[in-house]
Amino acid sequence: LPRPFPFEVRAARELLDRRGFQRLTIEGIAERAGVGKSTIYRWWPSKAAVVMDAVLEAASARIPFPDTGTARDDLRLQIASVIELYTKSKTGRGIRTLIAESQHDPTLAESLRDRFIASRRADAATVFERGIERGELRPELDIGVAIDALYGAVYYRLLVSHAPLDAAYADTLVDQVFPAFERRRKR
Amino acid sequence: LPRPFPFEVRAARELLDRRGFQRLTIEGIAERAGVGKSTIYRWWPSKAAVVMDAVLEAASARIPFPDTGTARDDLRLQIASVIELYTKSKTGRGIRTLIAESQHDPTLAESLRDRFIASRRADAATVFERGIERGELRPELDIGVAIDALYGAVYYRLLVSHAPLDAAYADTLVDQVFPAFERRRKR
Amino acid sequence: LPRPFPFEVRAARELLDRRGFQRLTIEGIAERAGVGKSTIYRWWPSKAAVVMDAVLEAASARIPFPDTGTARDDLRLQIASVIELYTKSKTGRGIRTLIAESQHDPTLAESLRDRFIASRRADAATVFERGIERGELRPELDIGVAIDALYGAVYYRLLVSHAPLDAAYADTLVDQVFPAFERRRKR
Amino acid sequence: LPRPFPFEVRAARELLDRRGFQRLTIEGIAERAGVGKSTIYRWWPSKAAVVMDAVLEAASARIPFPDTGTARDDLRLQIASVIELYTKSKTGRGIRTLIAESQHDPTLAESLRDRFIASRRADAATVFERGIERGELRPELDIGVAIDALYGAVYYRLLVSHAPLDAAYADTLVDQVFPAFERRRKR
DNA sequence: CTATAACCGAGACGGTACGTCCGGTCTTACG
DNA sequence: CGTAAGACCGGACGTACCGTCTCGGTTATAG
Repeated sequence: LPRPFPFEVRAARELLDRRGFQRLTIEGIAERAGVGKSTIYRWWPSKAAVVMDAVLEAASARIPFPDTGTARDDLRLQIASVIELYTKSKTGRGIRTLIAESQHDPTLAESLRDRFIASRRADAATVFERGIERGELRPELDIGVAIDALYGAVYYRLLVSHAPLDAAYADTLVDQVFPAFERRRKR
Repeated sequence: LPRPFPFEVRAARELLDRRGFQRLTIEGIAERAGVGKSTIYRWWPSKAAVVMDAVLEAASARIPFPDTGTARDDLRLQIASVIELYTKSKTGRGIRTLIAESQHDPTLAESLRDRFIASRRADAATVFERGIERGELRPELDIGVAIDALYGAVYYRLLVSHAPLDAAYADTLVDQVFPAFERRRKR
Repeated sequence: LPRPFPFEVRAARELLDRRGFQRLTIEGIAERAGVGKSTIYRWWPSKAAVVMDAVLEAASARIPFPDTGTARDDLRLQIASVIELYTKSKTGRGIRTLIAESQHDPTLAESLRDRFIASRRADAATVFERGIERGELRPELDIGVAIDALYGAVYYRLLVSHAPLDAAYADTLVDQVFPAFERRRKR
Repeated sequence: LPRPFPFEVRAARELLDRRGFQRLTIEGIAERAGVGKSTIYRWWPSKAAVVMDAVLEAASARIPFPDTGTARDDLRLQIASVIELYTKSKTGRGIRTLIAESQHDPTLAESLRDRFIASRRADAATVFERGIERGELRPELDIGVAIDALYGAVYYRLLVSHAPLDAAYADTLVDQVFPAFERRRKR
């Protein structure tokens, strides 16, 4: 339960942007926040937990899921937004850090899923659900798996960087994968 | 360039299995390997680099890409193998650790891509190429993106654990996504 | 000015016996006394001050100065009583603590002199005064210095422990030093 | 076993003089000595142990035991020297600190006895032994107890400060106590 | 019979230092 | 002459308490 006036979170965000996660220290956060170390330990279990609050404050803005008229374009736009956010702002680095740290910290992992992944996936699910309602997408589509395929690809590139993650990729990705979700047209 | 007799790597693997990456220390590796700390610093730039050698030694066994006769089944089998490997052995935890650490360490990231990701993707590409040759898959298929979609989904679940990653998932995933790769049948 | 119901002092004594002065904390006293820390700070200036109240409550029982008939035996008995008290009960450890802490704390030192040392010395002086009245001791005897010599020796052994401080020592000490205080006999 | 170049001891002495024992910290010593904290912990078990080295370096100069011709004057001089040393220099404060800390620290207490008290007592014993040889003092005199009485009185005043400890006190003390040690003259 | 103060418990707070761990560098001595 | 052993400086860790400070909730007195 964070405090009402989280100077600490602001300090963490500033230091995170400036120095990176590895060189971020709890002592540093405390000093910059004008706070005793014990205050931080009282409210957060680890450096990563403070960082989580800091990152999610910025990253939790809802990803838009605009209604362009077709599910394909909705997805293209949504994925392009996500890529833009993760690529152009500091958010991407924050998300990468949280996913990285959560590999060694089950509590953090759970918190990341509950506080971030779940709502991102819910946003994505909305687009698919609308597509099904419209009759564009196969009604028996497993939405979770569809999200895995599209967003998994994005996170894969984000985390492994084997190839560029840019706006064009949103189009290519949707073009390549989307047909699997479409309702078979009568011909 | 690792030394001919990497006691250190063996020690690192044992300690990694026993204590986890966080509680693994260079001092600990040195002690267990019967080696001075400086010997480790001479040959590896970081703890994560030793761990990379330790993990890849086990993880680099080629993922099989058997010829079942159809690309769909080849993929199903290959992905099921990967999931099995990452899920049932200690390899999955090692891969997660390497991906996690590479978020803060560009050298490690590059090394991970070159020494692991690239060959895993090459293995996967083989299956797609064979499918194209057979005329099962669309010849203009962007194989890289196709791999992203399938393997990205697997890594996504591996790293974020929002839903179970098991043998059944290989089937579901391929069933949902594969149709997008198929050559349009004559009608 | 201590409060009428010093739960705190009782708590301090119990914790002091159990853990020793170093590991005694104001937080611990407060908790055990069922009291807020501020209540302790309101009434005592330091941990040592609480301990002083705790120790002196037990240590302030008058040392007996029985009338055996001769000053020499009176002293022997009195010193033996003091040694017994400091050696067999927890009082000795308490006194050692107070003297130790008062080395760095002038207020405590003054308080120790006023509340403890002075009355102990007054008790001792009584014996010497009676000896002078009886004509056993030299009338020009400097009683303060005589007390220094006898009691100083006891405290010296108590604080430095270079040699055992036991009942036999009372006899040896008085035998060795007392003659200097005696009135020159007629010959 | 202290190191050959104890910058730490010098730093401790300077800070001790400047700030006092309570406000002396191991971190402070380390910083002033230009040394890591761990180096101090490697070689000394506690702050008090460093202080012991610092104090004894100055205090271990042999107390003179000049041959004035009579044991009484030898003692007067010796005790006056001790009082002078403990009273006029910083040594007295150091000794008080060591005795204080040794009340809670048996290891320190032992070390203090072995490294300081024992040799001081040996110096004093020399004077008594010479007096016995000369025939001035009773041959059956218990030298240890005699030292207790004289030096105990000095330490008592040093530690409890119930009365001034000055040069005049050396004379008064010896005058009052010495007669007990003297050989009975034939008359 | 209130109301207003004194005092209380609880415990968060900014701090300081603790003693530990380990990083990465450098020196020594052995084989 | 390369290496094991490990001392060294440094820095952060997470903990323990410090002494200060609000905060409500009793008492306990004074109007």
